[in-house]
Amino acid sequence: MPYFADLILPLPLDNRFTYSLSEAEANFIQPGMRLAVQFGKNRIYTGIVAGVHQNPPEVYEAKPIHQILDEKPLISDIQLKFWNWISTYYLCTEGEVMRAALPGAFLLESESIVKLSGEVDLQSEELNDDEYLVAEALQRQSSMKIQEIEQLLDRKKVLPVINRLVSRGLVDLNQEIYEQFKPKEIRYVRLNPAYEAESEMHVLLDDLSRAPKQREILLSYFSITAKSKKALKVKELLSESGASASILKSLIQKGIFEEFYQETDRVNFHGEISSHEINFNEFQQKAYDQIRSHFAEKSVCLLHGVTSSGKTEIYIKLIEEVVNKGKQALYLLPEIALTTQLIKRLQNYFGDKVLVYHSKYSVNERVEIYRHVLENSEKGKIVIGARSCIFLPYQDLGLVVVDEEHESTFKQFDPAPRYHARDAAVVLANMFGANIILGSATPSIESYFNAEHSKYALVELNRRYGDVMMPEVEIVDIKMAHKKKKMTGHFSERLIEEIRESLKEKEQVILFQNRRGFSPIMECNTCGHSPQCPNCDVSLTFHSHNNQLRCHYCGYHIAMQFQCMACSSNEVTTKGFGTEQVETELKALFPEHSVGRMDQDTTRGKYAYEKIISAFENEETDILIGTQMLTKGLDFRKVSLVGIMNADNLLNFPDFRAHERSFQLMLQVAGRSGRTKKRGKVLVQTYNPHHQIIQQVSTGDYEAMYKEQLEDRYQYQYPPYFRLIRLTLKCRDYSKTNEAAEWLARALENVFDRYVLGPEFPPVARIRNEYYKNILIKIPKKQSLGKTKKVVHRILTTFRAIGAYRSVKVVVNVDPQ
DNA sequence: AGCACGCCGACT
DNA sequence: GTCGGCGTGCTC
Repeated sequence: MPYFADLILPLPLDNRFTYSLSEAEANFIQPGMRLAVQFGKNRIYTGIVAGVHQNPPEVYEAKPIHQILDEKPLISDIQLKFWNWISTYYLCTEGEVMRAALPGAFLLESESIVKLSGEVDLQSEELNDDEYLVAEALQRQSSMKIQEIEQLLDRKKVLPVINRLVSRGLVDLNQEIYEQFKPKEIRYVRLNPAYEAESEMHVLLDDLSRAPKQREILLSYFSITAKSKKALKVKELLSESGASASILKSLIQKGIFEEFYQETDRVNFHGEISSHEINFNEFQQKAYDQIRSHFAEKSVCLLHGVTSSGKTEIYIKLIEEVVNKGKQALYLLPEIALTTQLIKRLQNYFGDKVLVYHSKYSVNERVEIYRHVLENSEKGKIVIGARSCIFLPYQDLGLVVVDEEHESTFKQFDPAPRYHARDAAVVLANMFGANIILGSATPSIESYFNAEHSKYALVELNRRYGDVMMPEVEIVDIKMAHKKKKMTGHFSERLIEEIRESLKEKEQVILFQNRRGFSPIMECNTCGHSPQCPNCDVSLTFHSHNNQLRCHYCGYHIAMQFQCMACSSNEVTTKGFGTEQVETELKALFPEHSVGRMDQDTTRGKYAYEKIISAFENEETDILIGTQMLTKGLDFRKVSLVGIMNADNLLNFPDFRAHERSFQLMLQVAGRSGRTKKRGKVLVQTYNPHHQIIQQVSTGDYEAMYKEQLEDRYQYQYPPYFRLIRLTLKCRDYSKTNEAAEWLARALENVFDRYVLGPEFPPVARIRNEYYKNILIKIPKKQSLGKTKKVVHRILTTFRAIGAYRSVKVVVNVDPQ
């Protein structure tokens, strides 16, 4: 009786693929294990077993598998179910989910290796130049990769050459797969047991009297091992004795020392648990009790707590509770780079039970974390990290915390799967029967709506810790200020006054300048022309630190022009302003004070963030200018003033969430001010002081913002009343993009009628020489989401089968941000 | 995705 | 004449 395994392959292909198994293999293989299989003519991929069965495929012969890669399943049943949910909900393939979910080191892929078959007499064979070159190189190198042969022959298509050599039996073409994960090993030394007796020791020391350096190492060894019984690292011995590696080597060669290796974890927490007791104030206690009682009935709870109301302590207590029951906890954060403060806090409380996981870790580090979570080891009880953490192989998840739940960075944008980690986490928690808490000072409209409609429980916390008052928000009308000539550059008189005041009090200042859509561009005063990117439909932006004009989309750059490229006029200016310009102006205004700047340009290096932040923390800088990054979870004690340079560019974004976002962003920035006893101040510079969002920010009135936005969402048919699916078509051919978009929109309209919008060009209609066009599908609440997605999927399959539109790529984005 | 196969224009 | 461009079909 034949056996078969259905595999998920890490490719953007809709189907699972069936391979044949021997009985022995079938008995061993379980769902969730990795197999290496040949797919296509030459390539070997890692597949995940989704099921083992005995139904032979009807229309093709299943290939046998190449290799079993795991002893035990690497993916749990719940994960497989979760992957499947993501792929159906977000309209992508299971293979794409697999690629996102597994650390790269688990995905072995093959590389073609060419070897000589045996002794070959090159002279006696009739070879052309290319064939001769390859064969000759192989006599020297024994094996070559395809890429190396491409280099050798200096051309792209080398497979025909190799195939000719293979068919004549001169060379072999093999697939080699590599295990990428290498456990980290530490080198230790110990004394050869033969010398352990004391008498031997003296003999040894005498023997080495002529080799003082070697003797020194030996003495150091004795003195260290006398103090501690732990295995001695080579590194430690060398640094202690001050000897060089070569001297130790000769001792090892003489057989006096033995070296040995032990595997170790790359990710380790050093430091003490400085478990400060958590002392709730009465409001925290009340919120905590409420959450616990809600959890008895509802799995999801939204915690709406103002900035610095002490949400983190509540999370820690909740986590502690599930960890004490032996369960695992997941703490999701929008971005990991900015949260060192929070990670430290958790580590101080939970010690090495906390694992931090994110994409910036090396593949090896990620494998280690994955294994800890899989084994449900003590070290993997608490995982903290960004969105990809939802893919770790939890065994017994008890609680998920989604901090700053309103953040849009929880939504993966590119590549597929375009999932929202918060929403996916809710599903994941349900699969485990776990609780999940969504926390924010400014909840997303969707979550608050869910809480209002009793889908989620709601707990409010509106007192700041230590009864610090909410900052006072003052709105500065810069339109008026401009008229009255009371502006110095981008600074209003009021802002300058307040900055001066704060600095005088030896307090710190944060200035916020949103960069998005407001980067400086170059413009000609004579003809109004501004340099454009040749590959994208955007103006180039000016970067003063290297005097370049740059495209944000494709990276194209040229040197700064001092003449207009269209009319050769010398009168060119830079328009718009970014953080750089704010910095320059500020330095002129306050030459006595030091200014720090945090944006994409200054945070490029590995520890650049930390440097800027710690300089500000240690009060080496008095004023910190920054973009969005400043809003995230940073806690500075001595900041008494926050200035928002221009609130309008946030508001004027062409996006149904722009107002909600502006409110959230401004309130978050405002929260950076006055975190200790003194009441903080926030200055908002705007051209529209009467804009409802600005007013709501000034009173910190979340409810008002929510009600008003909800009204708009209802009116214009947006979430939470309607679901959205956005299709983006991309193609190098302009008219093909249009035709394909028309076809697709018509096909969708046949089913969804007026709920299909577009196709239309997005604000930037060409990027990297590809034309973009969007179609938006709106799904009313009463319409089945599952059925809708099936229909969309069906239409897309039909679309992709049309030959003429094959070069058009379609990106599907469910719940676009 | 990645690869083979086939067709067509542009160069040694 | 071949090389490399791209469109098309297929992968268990």
